[in-house]
Amino acid sequence: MPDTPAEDVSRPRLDRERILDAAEAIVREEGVGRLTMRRIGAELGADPTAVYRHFRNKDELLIQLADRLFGIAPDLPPDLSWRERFKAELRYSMNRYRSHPDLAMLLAVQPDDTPSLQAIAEWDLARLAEIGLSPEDAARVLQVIENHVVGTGLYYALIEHGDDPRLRDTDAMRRVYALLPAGEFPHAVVAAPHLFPDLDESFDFATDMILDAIERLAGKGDAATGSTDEGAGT
Amino acid sequence: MPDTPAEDVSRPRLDRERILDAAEAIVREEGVGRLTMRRIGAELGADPTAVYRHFRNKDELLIQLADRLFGIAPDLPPDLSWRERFKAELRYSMNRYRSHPDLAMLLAVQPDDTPSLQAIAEWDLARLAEIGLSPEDAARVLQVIENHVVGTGLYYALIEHGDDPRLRDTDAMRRVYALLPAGEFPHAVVAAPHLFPDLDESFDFATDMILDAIERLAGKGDAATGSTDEGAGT
DNA sequence: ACATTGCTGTCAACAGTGTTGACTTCGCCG
DNA sequence: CGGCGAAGTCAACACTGTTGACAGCAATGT
Repeated sequence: MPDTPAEDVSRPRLDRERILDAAEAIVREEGVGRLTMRRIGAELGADPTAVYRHFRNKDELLIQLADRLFGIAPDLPPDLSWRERFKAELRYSMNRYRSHPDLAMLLAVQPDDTPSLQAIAEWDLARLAEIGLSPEDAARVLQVIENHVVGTGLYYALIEHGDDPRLRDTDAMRRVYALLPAGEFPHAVVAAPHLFPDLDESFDFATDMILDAIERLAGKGDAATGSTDEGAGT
Repeated sequence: MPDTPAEDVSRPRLDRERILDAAEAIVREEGVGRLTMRRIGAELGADPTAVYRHFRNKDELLIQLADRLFGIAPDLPPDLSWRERFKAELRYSMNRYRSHPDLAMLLAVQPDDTPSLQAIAEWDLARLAEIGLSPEDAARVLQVIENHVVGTGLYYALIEHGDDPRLRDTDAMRRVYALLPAGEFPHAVVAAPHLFPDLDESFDFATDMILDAIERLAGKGDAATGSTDEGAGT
């Protein structure tokens, strides 16, 4: 054996990046619930505890992984209006939290904001300043937007990533409410057929409310008639 | 020993209710993270596995516990305006999710809505019908409200229940943003002193946006001037 | 009144998890 | 070539939820 064993070049050395690659692959294929240290070791063909030479503990690894997944920016068509651009960006952000709720929770708990989160804040603040909001108002609105995006994303993730398939059967859910005792739940029974609307539309609906308020804050009074594209979209 | 052993009356028998009492006590005093089957057993002075005679598994126990904690209704002063009442109710609901995030997540994942959740939906739908919203609109708005309340509650819980105390040091967080490279993060640096506003105010701010939109939907055009009690305190 | 039957509690154990310490091996640098 | 530190391996610990076999109590049927 002169140089390298050459039996398998796929195992050159362990590395933060290689470990994160493996972890990302596992998350993508099997979900965060399956991401254990032993599983990472198996994916790398190495001993599970070898990972501890590169990451202090699992949390540190997960935070790095989250920052990597949250750092990807969407490329939007350039000819969008201010409102459409903002809306698309918020929806994209929400979907990031939606598809990786466990990682999102870790990012939320982490005190030092990671670079990807700081970049998102800067982008949003720039858009808000663009239409004339003061730094004070922009900061207030930013927190509302963050609540909206992160909160809704987490909530949707819980609904959709639950083990029980009945969670996604909205017809069955509506039926449950339709069959409630009409004496005790009169309004729920009547509204039953319209409950559990499409989640994407619901998110956009709420986003429009926020954008309306922002435009009113910015002094553009012509938004008082309501959102312009109500009910459009996928 | 004629009747009962009388050596210790504190251990009459195990019971779903007694177990839930113990679990609730543990959650209140030590948090959900400390709620293990063995800990419950110790609290009851019984073998941990005895719990499995009354609950199929830990999830079932937690869901029952969640429904109990979420079933408590707030008693509000009766002389509140429609808007104030709704606002107070939403804030109370949000704080429930905020103080018991782990239980809230379990409720969200559970397909069959529990009685407490159904009661909340009925209450909200009644308030929306009260001001003239159609069942369709009420159902749409209800989903938005649910996103707002549950999402924000979960998000706030993550921020506040994190282990690291720096999470609650908003001054430090602001300082981090103030010290970012001004070339790359111009707006973030300028807005830094105003970032991370009070979370309760932020929630109310967003609630006002939604209530404005609701009143506009209900045809009461006089809400176009904005919310009436903006910035009112705790 | 007795016997049976089923529910309740106990014990030991299993399959997982993250993590640590000791040991070995590799690679680089003097 | 020697040595020294980083990297990988192995066994083990503490902890989790959960299960199956056993023992005792209570109520029930005859």
